Amino acid sequence: MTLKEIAKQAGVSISTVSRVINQKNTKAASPEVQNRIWEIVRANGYIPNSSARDLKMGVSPSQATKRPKTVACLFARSATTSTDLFFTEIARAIEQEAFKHNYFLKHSFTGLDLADPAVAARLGDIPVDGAAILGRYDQKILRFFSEHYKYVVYVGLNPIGSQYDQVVCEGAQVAKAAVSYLHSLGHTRIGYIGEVENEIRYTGFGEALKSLGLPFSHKHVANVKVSLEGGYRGANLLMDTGVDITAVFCANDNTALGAVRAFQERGYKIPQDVSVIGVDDIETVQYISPMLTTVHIPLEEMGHLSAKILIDRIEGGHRLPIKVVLPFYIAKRDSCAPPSMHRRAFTQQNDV
Amino acid sequence: MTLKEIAKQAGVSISTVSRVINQKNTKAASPEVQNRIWEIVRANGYIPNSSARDLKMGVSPSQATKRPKTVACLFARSATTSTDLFFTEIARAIEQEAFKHNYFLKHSFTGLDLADPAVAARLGDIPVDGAAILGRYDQKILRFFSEHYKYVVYVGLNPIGSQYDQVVCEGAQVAKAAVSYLHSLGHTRIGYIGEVENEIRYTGFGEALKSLGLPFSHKHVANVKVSLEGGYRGANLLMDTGVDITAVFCANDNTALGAVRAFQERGYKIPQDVSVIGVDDIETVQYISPMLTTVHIPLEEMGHLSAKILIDRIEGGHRLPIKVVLPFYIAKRDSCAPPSMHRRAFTQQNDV
DNA sequence: CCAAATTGCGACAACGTTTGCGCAAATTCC
DNA sequence: GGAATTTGCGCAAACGTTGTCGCAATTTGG
Repeated sequence: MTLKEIAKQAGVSISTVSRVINQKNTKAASPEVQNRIWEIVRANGYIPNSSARDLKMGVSPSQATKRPKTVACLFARSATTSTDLFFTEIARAIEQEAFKHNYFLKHSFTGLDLADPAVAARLGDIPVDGAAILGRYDQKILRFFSEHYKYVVYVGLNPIGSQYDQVVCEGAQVAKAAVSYLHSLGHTRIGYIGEVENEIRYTGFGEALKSLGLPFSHKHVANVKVSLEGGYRGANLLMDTGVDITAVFCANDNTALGAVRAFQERGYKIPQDVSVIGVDDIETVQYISPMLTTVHIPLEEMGHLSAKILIDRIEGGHRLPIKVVLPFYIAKRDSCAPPSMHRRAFTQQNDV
Repeated sequence: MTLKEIAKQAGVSISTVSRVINQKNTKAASPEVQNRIWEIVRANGYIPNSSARDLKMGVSPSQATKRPKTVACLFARSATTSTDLFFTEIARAIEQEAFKHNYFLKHSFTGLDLADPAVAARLGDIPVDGAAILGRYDQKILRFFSEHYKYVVYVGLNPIGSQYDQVVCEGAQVAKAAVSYLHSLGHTRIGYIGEVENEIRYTGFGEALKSLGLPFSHKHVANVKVSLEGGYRGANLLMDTGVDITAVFCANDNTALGAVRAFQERGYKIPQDVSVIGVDDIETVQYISPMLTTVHIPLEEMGHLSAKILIDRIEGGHRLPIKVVLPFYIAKRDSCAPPSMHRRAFTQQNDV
């Protein structure tokens, strides 16, 4: 429904319709014509196109007050991540902050695989003022985004080249802190559950072991997706091989939750038989038993900050790339303790 | 700053500037020209006029230009809901289905309060082809959406007037099924944790008790927000008053998770001392111990179906309002059992 | 060395609005 | 009853973009 349509139906010109609708001056058209126009308008539920109106009315983009601008928030990972609170918490914070500055969150992709070229191709078609990219990304994806969006900020645990705007919590440091904490409790044989390939938390895990002089074995590593199910499978893998560890570092909280479940299912007590530490500190971890010890990542701050940086850049506030590194801390709760003398060790085919 | 300005300064045509900025094809201009243009763009902090862009890209789906079509997905509830898996699961499914039909999910509001008039006012400015509204809504919000979006589909547990397109799982029936199940196990004194006002699950809960001839008391009801923390507080409220119940119906899974935690913290065993049932069947509930018995809501189907219906309507496939009512079932797991003779009853100030 | 393909770029039309201007017809004035 | 004024309405030009088309200049091929 446009003015043109209405004009045609009413048998008058576009100008007349516009004038009638905007009530500019009541004597713009005869009462008869006015009625006819309003009739059609109501019948067809005409809504004026605000883009066209704004354009014509000369709303300059610098007047941040008038027309809401938009930022996208993209989850640069496969489908399952969308239901990970890590992402939704950050997305929510981004939106909050953006809204304060009169920006809308325009796209918040929940389940699209950005590695899929068909998806990527279509993404470029969409006009937004800037984009926040969450998660992990390889060089190809990085390049893709820089090409398709004028302003981009990266948010996550993986630091990237300093030519990009980014807000990060250093994944390697996070892993090291977690391992150090376990070590400080007395653990020396520490396992890993999570992704391995191209994963900075895994790299950090390895480095931490080395720098602490702890043994590293591939048998201590369960390479699984970072998810509830992945964690569950990972813990079972470790138990099945009867590996001799007293603690596990899980790549994120969901993984840890799945692992805890698996351990408990086979009768192992946490933290007496095995200590478990996660990463993220999502709300859920405080509502399971035992309450999960985890590395607290400042998700909300990450979201707020990244939105601010993005908007600032869109509006020309800064020119040089900004890299913000946020602090984290170990949220000490009940899933980690010193290794017990009387613990029940994993043995092959061990069942409750 | 407009394309024209830039073009003048760079000594090229508007078209060239547009092509360079939009990176449509890299060979659109010589590297030299590209650099000059980017120089000017950055120096002057050019921001494309989104009104003009939107206008050009067209808003109605029947446009000559191939503007990607879009649907919005709005969470019609306050900020905290955005991190509830109920919403994110459905949103993800909507996006998947939409993508199949060449639609994009344009807005997935995660933390905006739609009850806020300022928010609502700005929402109307944004062009989308249709919107899916998730959650709860009163008449005012309903009217608002029908006015601002041409095509709307409602998704959730609350059925509404049949003049609207909607995909629902009847909340009242869900509550009744849960209560009936508890009753069939032998429970007669059943509590409720969740929201009360304007909440169909609460209504259904009351009706179920009545039709089964079970006692209803306000002391059995904990009126709290449906969230982890709400559930935790709710369970504590019930325990503090020493109410004599053997089972609780929680308005959703997060609430149930919080409640389980609270019960366990005070030394009550589930299901021996108290049975707990939730609603939604989000993934997490299978990874706590005991595994939660809950009413399985077909979240993914709800999302897929609502997207299909919305798109079908946008494209003129149907005219009459469609109301889809989806089935649910009780996912029987380990948090519900017949009431035990030897159970530990709640008593005031009871502590472990 | 000439035809054919490719590259770099500009002209121009459109998107839906608003609005100044102008033109005809109808009304008023003397 | 002719000139001046009013009334009702259409024409066309913008607003800032994007995209198609085509033209010239350059490179390539035979």
